[in-house]
Amino acid sequence: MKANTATVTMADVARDADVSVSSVSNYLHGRPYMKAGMRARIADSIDRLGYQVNAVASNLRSGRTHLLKLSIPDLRQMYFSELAEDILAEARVHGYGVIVESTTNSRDRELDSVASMGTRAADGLIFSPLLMNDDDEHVLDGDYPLVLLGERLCTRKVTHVVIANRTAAHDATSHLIAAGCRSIAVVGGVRAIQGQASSRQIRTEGYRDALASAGMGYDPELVYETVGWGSEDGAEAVRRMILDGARCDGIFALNDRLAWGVLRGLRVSGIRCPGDVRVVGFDDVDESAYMVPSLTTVDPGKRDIARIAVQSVIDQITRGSRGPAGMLEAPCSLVFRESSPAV
Amino acid sequence: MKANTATVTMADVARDADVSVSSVSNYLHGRPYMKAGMRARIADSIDRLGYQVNAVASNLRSGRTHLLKLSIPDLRQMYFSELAEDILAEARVHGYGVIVESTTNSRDRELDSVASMGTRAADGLIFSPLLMNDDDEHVLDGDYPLVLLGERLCTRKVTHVVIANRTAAHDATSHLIAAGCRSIAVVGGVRAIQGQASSRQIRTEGYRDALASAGMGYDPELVYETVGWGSEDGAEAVRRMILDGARCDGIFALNDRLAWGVLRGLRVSGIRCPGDVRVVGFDDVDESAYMVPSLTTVDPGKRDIARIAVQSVIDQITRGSRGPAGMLEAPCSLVFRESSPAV
DNA sequence: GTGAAAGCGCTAACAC
DNA sequence: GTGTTAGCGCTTTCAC
Repeated sequence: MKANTATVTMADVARDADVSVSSVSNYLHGRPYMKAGMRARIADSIDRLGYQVNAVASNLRSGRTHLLKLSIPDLRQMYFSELAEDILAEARVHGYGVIVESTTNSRDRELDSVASMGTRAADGLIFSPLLMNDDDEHVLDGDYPLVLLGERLCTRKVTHVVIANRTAAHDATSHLIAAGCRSIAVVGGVRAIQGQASSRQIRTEGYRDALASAGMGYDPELVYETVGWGSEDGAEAVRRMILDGARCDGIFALNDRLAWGVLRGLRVSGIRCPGDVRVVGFDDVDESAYMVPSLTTVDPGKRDIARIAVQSVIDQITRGSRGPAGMLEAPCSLVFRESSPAV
Repeated sequence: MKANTATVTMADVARDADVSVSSVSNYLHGRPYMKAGMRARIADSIDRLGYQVNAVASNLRSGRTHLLKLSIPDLRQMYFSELAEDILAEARVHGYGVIVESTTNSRDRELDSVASMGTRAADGLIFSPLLMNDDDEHVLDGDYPLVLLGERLCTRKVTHVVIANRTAAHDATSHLIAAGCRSIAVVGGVRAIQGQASSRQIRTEGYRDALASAGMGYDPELVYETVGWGSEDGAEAVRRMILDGARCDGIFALNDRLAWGVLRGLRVSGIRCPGDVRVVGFDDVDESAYMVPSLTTVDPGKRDIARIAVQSVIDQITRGSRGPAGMLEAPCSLVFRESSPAV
């Protein structure tokens, strides 16, 4: 049951069980044809010697490490830590471990993270770029399995997993409209269409789409750009709103943390939610369910993203090539809570 | 600059540069004695061929993977994701990557996580146990580098990194007392002393110490046990408090999420904070700075924990043995904010 | 200063 | 069914 001194190798087990190393290997890989007696002897030796396969040696020979690399901007942001958790779980189901790398808002780290895939320490990469430009796209060249998260890089050469940002933003806005909101602000939106696609931008587009399809005019004044994505930015936006004397009866915050700040800002100013103003967020982070009022928000289906992304890298690994690049879209859905109940 | 077709090995580089593989290896390891001409030829070949060392082969030969394993209960809890982020950063400084494993509240996963260290896929383990018993302690036997986080397992045989839970809880409580609180509740505390040490328990002890040193009586009625550690548990505790007709003027919540819930519960009931009741949390999670009121809380020094833990595993790795087990304590400090300003 | 060569522990043909 | 054997790509003595 134990005896783990230093390094017990397969050869030791073979010797102990009086069989060949390949039989031990066969045993470990659960290969069929093998007499029960031998199987038992091997099992016994392994147990007695406390043998465990040396993953590194196995990796070298087989060319697989059974490790994935996950490269994300920042674990401190709940969206990413929740996503990471789901990816770890999904990878685990497939027998993969995950090397997590946080690029903490540094383009260089993002580049590093990608470049180091050449060392073959991981079998594949799931990468959520935040700062890389389309100009940096060439660093993604290579043949290792790769899945990109989000719309930041729009290479058509690599498999992407995106969420239905536009549709989701459209739906969130339409919900506010259906609930009777006549003047809807977007917190965290962008006024000018920029070159680089970003979720901020796509969500803003979805918002405009919804206004348009409802025959409502688009008022740039109602787009509150924010520096960051934190709750302080959301609260700040509300302060500006009030200073501007802007009156709105619905607020769509482009992520939950912004929405938390919005909720706070409203409360501080004595504006009731959902009474005076309805609020909808985006991300469905765990804590949003416990705000007061609890937050109506877009559930971006992190579980689905995780499932799709992991499935895709693993497919590429098994297939031995990146294969046809695809744009895989994870479905979103609105989660209705107190800040804007379903109509 | 590129040309990365399939697998360029060191032998290819050696051939191309017309030198031996050992020279290439020497070059890569920046070893001194080497004529400039050769150095240049090698550099050129590497560049031209787009060579990158195969980490796996190098691992096998050298016996080091330059990977650490971090095993924590749950990335969704901000305390852990923030800690993980700090550990990733610290490991990175030392040239280590990190395999993150979330044991998601499963004793079996904790055991798995530890057991799999035998495969040598990682050079060392930083492990934050939550559910393992002292009875399971033997699974930690082995010679691989190991650091335990928290006081869950009290083995004296392994290096632990703990935070000054007792002192910090004492200080937090003393602060409330100094601020004039006469009746201080603990949310998330434990009434009965249990066998297993836990941070809940140690923090409760620190609270009692503080009461005692201030000559204040301990009232078990003021200890609000909670099922979980979430904000809903904190809010629930406040509801109970009100139903019980308990009156207190200070609340020490044993973690920030509980404190968020407390803040919410108070507000919902129209109790002002810090006016009627002061509140202090524990963990100094990022978002706590943005609550309304912003939360006074104990900063457990996650950075320090990360630094100490990583430093310790790496020492063990270099030393080649676990060496003398120690109890390393990271310092805590109170962060004063609106929910209970400094006196 | 540089090169030859012996493995690290395992996998997977291939032979029997 | 089971055993033999040739590497996987690199590191590292040890000669020269």
